[in-house]
Amino acid sequence: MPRPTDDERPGPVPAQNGPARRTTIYDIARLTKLSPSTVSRGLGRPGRLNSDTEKRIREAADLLGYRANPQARALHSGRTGAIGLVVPVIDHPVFSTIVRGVENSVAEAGFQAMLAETGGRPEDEERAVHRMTPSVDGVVLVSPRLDQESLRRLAGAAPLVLVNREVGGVLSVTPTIEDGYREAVARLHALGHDSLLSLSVEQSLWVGARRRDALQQQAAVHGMTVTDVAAAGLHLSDGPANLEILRSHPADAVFTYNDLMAVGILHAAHAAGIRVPDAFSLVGHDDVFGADFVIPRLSTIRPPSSDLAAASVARLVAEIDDTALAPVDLPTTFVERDSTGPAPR
Amino acid sequence: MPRPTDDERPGPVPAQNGPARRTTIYDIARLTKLSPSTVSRGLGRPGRLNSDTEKRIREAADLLGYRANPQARALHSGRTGAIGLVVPVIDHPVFSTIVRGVENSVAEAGFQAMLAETGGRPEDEERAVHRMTPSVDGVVLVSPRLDQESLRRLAGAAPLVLVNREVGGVLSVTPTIEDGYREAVARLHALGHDSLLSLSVEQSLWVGARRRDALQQQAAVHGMTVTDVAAAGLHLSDGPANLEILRSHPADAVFTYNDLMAVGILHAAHAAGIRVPDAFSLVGHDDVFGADFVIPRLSTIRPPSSDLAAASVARLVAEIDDTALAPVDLPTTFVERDSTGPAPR
DNA sequence: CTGAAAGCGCTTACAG
DNA sequence: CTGAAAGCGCTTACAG
Repeated sequence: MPRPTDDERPGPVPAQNGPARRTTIYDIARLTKLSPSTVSRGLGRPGRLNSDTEKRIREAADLLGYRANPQARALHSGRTGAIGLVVPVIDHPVFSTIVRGVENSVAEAGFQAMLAETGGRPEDEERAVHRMTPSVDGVVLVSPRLDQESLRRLAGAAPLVLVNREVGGVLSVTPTIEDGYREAVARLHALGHDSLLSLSVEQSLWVGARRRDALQQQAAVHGMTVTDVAAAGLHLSDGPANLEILRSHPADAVFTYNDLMAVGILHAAHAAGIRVPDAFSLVGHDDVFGADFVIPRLSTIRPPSSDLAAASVARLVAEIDDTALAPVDLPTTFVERDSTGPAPR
Repeated sequence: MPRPTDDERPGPVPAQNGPARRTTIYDIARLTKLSPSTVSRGLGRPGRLNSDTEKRIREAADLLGYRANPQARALHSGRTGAIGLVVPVIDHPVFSTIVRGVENSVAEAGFQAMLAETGGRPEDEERAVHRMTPSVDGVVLVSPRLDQESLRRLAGAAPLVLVNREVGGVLSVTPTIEDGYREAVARLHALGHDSLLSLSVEQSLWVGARRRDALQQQAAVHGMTVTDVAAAGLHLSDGPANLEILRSHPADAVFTYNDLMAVGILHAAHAAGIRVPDAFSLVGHDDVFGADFVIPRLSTIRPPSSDLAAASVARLVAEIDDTALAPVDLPTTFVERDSTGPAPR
């Protein structure tokens, strides 16, 4: 009986004028001749109502195209149903993969994903988290550089999970960095390599220090030497300068902090007539989109970005719901392509 | 006088137990001995209160670390303060740039950005928009393939702006595709090229058809011929198959639907010992991250992604606020790198 | 200029 | 099993 019987009232369906008021539980109540409370129960967890009543309510809701108002629900429950993600740069390939993974996991967990970019500027990171906090139930934060004290303060103000970095007193999720280096170093050892060069970044970068340590450690296993040198820069355009550094620190194989530097080196080497991997092998990090565009295709260490994102969301949701969660292993892997080969000579 | 005078009540600041209830206007009202209504006014648009009172309120708010509850505000105003963005794939470089641009503009306009990925699956696109609608004031939708009827239906249910596609009855923002082709074709003409090949995609793709038309049109200006052939595929891995097609349709220069195809062709050509641009010039589309990783660096047509994103948000906000908006020009441009050169022979 | 009241749409004790 | 009432935090007519 989709049509209400009392004809003098036009019913809730045809919005008389104005911008089409959304249907509410009161509209359903009027149509089903039940109370709003009952409608609310019928629409919430099932099995609390006479199954007939429940069915009537559902049908009316469908008929009127009802969708609950999340704001009203949030006002009562204190839950917004949204999870925030704050990253330094959205369209950097490393982060965009994390954004995607977080969005997917967030949606799967039944939340909406809120997104903010900070440019990696500490003030903007704090501001972004603060702006977001009232609208979300928790936030996933990628912040390579914000100082620990501020991070702890942010974590105190809302459920928060830090990605790719460990800070005392803050929930975080990080990959097991050693795995990729173990595979890479073992492979290079098998190819006859002996001396390694690490083109490193500022030690304030948590992942930077971890990667350097992991390389040192794995090299030691095979009795290989590793020289640690500060890179000229982290970008594609630093290729020539980084190549210069390599030339004054000869080694069988070079590990860069990221793929962009590696691609830059490849370009500079190409321009200088230096052949890779004949002159030296080169291993990047990140397995960025485009890492296989270069010739030779870049060998690299791949972080488990999707799993990392999923684990971060799982951790955050567990924190929000106050439930337990088994830790997961998030290994990095070595992707062997064409920029690595037998040791020179 | 930051400390309340009546000592028997501990005041709102030290949360007694439980998870630290957030401060509300009632806490500020108690502290300032004003009514909640007055506090609300003091915190809203300024100048409606005695400036002394207003100051007292602001100070108390700062002291208590007050932040308005957006859900409560939304419940009253019907405005959520959020704008949604729905894209096929978040970490595809073309879309991630749009995601970034939209987030930036949305934040600048004082809104929060909500994000959803659909995989380009029509059902998921409809679902994502529907899921999002109650939580946002409007949505920016990137949907190359959803049928027009569904799109119109979605646009009827909430303020919506479609990006990179035109559908009757739906607000949309698109770049002026001709510009990039005009520049590219003129340049190739100057380089002595005569015959062009367009490696095209299914005509159901709105942009696909527009790009092909633009190329035809610009070629006609210079009296150049353009052959239109269906591509074997749109991905990097389709390189060998696409190269085969090129070989059976010789031309001076080739235009691909996107950069990925072009990079694939470059790889296949390299493997086959065919030199680009000596054998043929190659022009991609999108200026994707990594387009300059390849050797030769890829010449391509660059869409104005950030401006496009900004214009979409501006259009949507104008729609939400029901204000006027001057149209903007969003030209594509030709990025000349090393995959284009003098015509062969 | 400020306050008391009502209402936005929902949920959940509290009754019956 | 169902309903009447109160409340989540805010805003805005309506009074004074």
